[in-house]
Amino acid sequence: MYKRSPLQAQDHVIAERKRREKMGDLFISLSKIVPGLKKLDKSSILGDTIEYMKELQEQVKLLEESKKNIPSALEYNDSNKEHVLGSNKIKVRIMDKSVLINIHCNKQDGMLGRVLVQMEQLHLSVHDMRIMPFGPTNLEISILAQMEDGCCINVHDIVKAIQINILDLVNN
Amino acid sequence: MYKRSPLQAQDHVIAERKRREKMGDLFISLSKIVPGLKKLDKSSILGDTIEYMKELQEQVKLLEESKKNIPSALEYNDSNKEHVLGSNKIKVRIMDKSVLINIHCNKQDGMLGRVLVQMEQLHLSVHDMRIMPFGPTNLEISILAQMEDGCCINVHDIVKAIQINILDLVNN
DNA sequence: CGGCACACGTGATAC
DNA sequence: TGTATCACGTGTGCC
Repeated sequence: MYKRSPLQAQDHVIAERKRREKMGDLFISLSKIVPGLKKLDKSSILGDTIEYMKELQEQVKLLEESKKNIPSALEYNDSNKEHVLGSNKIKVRIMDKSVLINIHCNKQDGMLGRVLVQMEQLHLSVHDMRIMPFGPTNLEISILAQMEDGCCINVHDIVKAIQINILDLVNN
Repeated sequence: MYKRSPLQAQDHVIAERKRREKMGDLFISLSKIVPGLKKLDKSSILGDTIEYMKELQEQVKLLEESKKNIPSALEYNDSNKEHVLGSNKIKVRIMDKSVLINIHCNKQDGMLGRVLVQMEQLHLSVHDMRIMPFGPTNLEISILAQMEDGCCINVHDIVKAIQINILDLVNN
C-alpha cells in the first residue's frame, strides 16, 4: 500500500492510456464486422456480437448438417458386370427433399404394384414415374418422388427397401 | 460544468457500477461462446472474438458457395464402369440392337437439341425419351433408342460422343 | 521490483 | 432535466 513515485505514476497513466486505446480499437474493429449494428455503445456492440455469433454458429451447423444429407447417390448392383442380361441395378439420388430412383431389372409379375406400395410405406409421394421396356425381359423404371413432411430417409434405406420388398432380393 | 449534488453523485456512482457490471457480464457471456479461448482478459476476448467471427463468416461463405456446386462431390459409385464427371453421369446399356442411355447432368441451353442431333449422327433412332427435372439445376434424361441397320457401335463410343458433343466435356 | 489487468469514482458530454 | 455513455487517473492485486 505504498504510494507510487511520481515517475512511476506517470508510467502507470501512460500504460493505462495505451490499454484503453487498444480496447477502443478492438471495439471499433468488432463493430465493423458485425452487420446490422444499430447502436454503437460498447454494451450494444457486445450484445449484438453475441447474438450475431450465435446465429452464425447455428448457420454453420445447419449448413454442415445439410451438406451430409443433400447430394447423395448410391448404386446397387447384384453383379459387378454391367451389361449382363438380367442384372438388377438400383440407383437412388437425394437432393433436399427430392428423390430420384432408377431401377433396372427383370420383368416380374406384380412388381409395379409393389413399387407404389413401397413408395407409400417410405413416405415418398411419387410425382413422376416412367417404365421403359428394354429388350424382351428387362425394365427400366424411373421414379421422381418427394419426401413427405417430417420424413428424412437416406439413400441406403431406400435401396434396401427396394431390394427386399420389390425385387425380392434377400442378400445384398 | 455544474457540480453534482451529493445525492446525484451517489446515483452516478451506482449507475456507473451497474453499467460496469453489465459490461462484465457481457464479456463473460461472450467468452463462453468463443471456443479455444486462451487468455481471458478483455482485450484477448475481443481479439479472439474478432478472429473467430471472421473465420465463421468465411466458413459460411464457403459452405453456401459449395452448396451450389456440390451435387457430385458426395456422390458415390461402386461401379467403375460408370462415368462420373463433375455432376454429370452417363450410363449406356446395349442389348442386341437396343440402346438405353441415361444422362444425369446440369441444365444447359440447347442441350436437348444436341442430344437428338447426336443420336442421329450415331445412327441411333430414338424410340422413347424422357426428361425429368431434378432439383433446380439438374436434369435426368432417359433415352431408349434402336441401332439402325448395319450400325454397330459400342458403349464406350456412345459415352464419348455424349461427353464431347452434348455435355461439352473435353476430358474423359 | 516492474509489468499487467482490473474496478473504482469522477467529471464531461450528448440527447 | 434527468439519463445515458464515455475517458480518465488512480488504487490494488497478481505473476
